[in-house]
Amino acid sequence: MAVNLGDVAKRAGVSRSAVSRTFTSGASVSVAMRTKVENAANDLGYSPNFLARSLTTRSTKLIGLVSNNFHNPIFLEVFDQFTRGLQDRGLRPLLVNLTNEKEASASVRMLRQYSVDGVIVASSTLPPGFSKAFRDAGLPVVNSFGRYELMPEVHVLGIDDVACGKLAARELVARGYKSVAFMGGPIDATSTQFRLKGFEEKLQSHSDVVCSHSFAQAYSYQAGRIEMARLLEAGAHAEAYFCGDDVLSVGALSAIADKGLRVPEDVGVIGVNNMEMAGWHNINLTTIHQPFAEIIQSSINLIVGLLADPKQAPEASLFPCTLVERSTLRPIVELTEK
Amino acid sequence: MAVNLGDVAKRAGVSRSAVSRTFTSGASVSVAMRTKVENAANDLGYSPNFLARSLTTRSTKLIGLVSNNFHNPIFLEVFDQFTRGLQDRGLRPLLVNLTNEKEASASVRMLRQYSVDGVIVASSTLPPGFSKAFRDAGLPVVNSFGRYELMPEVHVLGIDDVACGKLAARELVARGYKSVAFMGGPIDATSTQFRLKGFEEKLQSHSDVVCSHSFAQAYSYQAGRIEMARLLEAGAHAEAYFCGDDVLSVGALSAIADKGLRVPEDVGVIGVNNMEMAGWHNINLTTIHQPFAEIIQSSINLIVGLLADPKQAPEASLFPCTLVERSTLRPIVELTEK
DNA sequence: ACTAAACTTGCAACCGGTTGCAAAGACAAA
DNA sequence: TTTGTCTTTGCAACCGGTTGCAAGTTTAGT
Repeated sequence: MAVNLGDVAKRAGVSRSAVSRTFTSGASVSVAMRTKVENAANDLGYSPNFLARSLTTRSTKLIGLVSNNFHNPIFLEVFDQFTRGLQDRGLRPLLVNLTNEKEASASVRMLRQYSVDGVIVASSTLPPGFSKAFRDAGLPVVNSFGRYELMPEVHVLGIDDVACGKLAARELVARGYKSVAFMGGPIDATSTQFRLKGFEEKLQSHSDVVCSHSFAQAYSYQAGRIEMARLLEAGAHAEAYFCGDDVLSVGALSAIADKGLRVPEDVGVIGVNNMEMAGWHNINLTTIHQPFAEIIQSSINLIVGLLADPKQAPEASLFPCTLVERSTLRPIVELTEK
Repeated sequence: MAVNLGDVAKRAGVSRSAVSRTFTSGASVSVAMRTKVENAANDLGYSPNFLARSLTTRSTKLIGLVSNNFHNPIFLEVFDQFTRGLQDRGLRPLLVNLTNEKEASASVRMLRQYSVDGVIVASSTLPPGFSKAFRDAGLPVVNSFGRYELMPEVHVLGIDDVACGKLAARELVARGYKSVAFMGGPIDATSTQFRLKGFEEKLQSHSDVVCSHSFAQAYSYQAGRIEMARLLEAGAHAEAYFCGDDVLSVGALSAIADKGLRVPEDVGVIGVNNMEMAGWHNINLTTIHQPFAEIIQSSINLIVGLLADPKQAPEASLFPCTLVERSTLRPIVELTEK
């Protein structure tokens, strides 16, 4: 079944090198030779073995795509865009599902055994040390949706979580909410702390607004629902909540509805991400758009660059968030008097 | 950086074969030799190159995971379960995104170039010939969520779409709906025709129920929304709709709400899949559960079996669907008189 | 027509492993 | 001690490719 270099060479009556060269771009082959070889190859249905080739070229075009976010719907869009973007550049995503995995070493070894050319860590919840483990193993690595750092140890691309928190605070204030709260994801998540930080910082300049915060167990519908139910049960709830993620927001909305409260009249909710479902009318969530497409495009460009020149010093790139107005926050209050 | 067999052999003062054997399960090595080699390997941080090994063993443990469903949220769960299931068995998913691709040949060649051990085609919308192309190339292949056939050309696992259509019809009838309709996905989708077939067949024994059908452009929220809006606009709409997919249903629900109609009082909706979001209270969709977990587990078991013995004759396995009652269909009407 | 430069091609070594085979060694039985 | 069997080990060939080098062939220049 398997037809290889030698078979083609024999049929074309040329050397194995000649065959190899016709399938290597930029090699020196005459037109006559090329057509002879191509005919033989077509007759036999030959195409070169990428893995054998990689042994000498030291390039597999394999990219480890590592994530643990297999429960947040936004990540389907993420995987879609990553896989297509990589494919468009002739790269192949080797998907690694890190759910329930807290140690990087096994993945590092595995990806090295498969000689991947590079690694994309796409996760907002993996600890920063995770990406570093790949770098330490000598693999080019990009951390997408990772935490911003002044002196990052690996390339990281993501939103400015602090700015995101500030944006949420600004919008809540502009809408006249006087008691607001941050409902974060897991307290140790890469993104949660900074969003809270920005949120609180911005509110410090508004002494008339009281602010509190709490954390859900996970970035999930259920966790958001449970946490919001707890908050409402506890008595005095805030007028508006900044939820650290859209799915969290939807969970919160469900708890609010269960309690018989109206949105946005009784409670306001604003999320983060702008996942596709946030626009579904049954949800219609006011949220902060995270520019996934741009982050992913840049991540791919970056990893492609790293393949050519792995020595580039790690940088952190921040992408701007924008508000998407829908129906879970009341309208901005106009200033009525001079 | 890269440390190989020879390096370890040299440091341990043994032959290269000896090193190879300590890392090959089932090879003959003395305890003394093994410890000597392992020490050297540890010192050097060596682990064998899987790709080089595959050259002689003819097994890469790579499985092509091929899909074009990157826009239906249910597939995030699918990818999660597939990747974890494969990983648990020491296999590695090479993800292939076939969105916008209608030709199999490029993927076939690519997966052969990477010497994948097998292919899982996970899609309900790819034409059956697609999976066959992989088989013809000599690759073990399993088609998950594919169309049932009496004499399948490749192994296929999925639900009984006809039975699924019948189940929907039975439920609608039991609830006393007298005019019902099927709203399918794309007319050429693998699953759409059979669901319609079962739906209509079942209704033939209920002459008091009128039945119609139409097709949305895609399995998507937007397509469902547009199609339902069209139906409502057109005038006389059915009392209840069997939508070929949950996202379609959600789109339909949004159009119904826009029109000011109530669910389930004015219009009933039942979907298929039971995606996670169907359970979100803001949606709370009555739907038909497709047993994804079981299909995926079986698919993985099957492909693992095929790796050991590729000659098995193709079979079609059907999995039963079950109703998940929520709030988009009115309750079953009890028989009031003897 | 002659020479230099440029291009083509095959040889053979190599990439990082595995494995059949035969030699060497260990061990048990006689 | 000798013999036979079983285990361990190294050699060398191989998996399917690539590539530096040198020899052979064109092509261009004069």
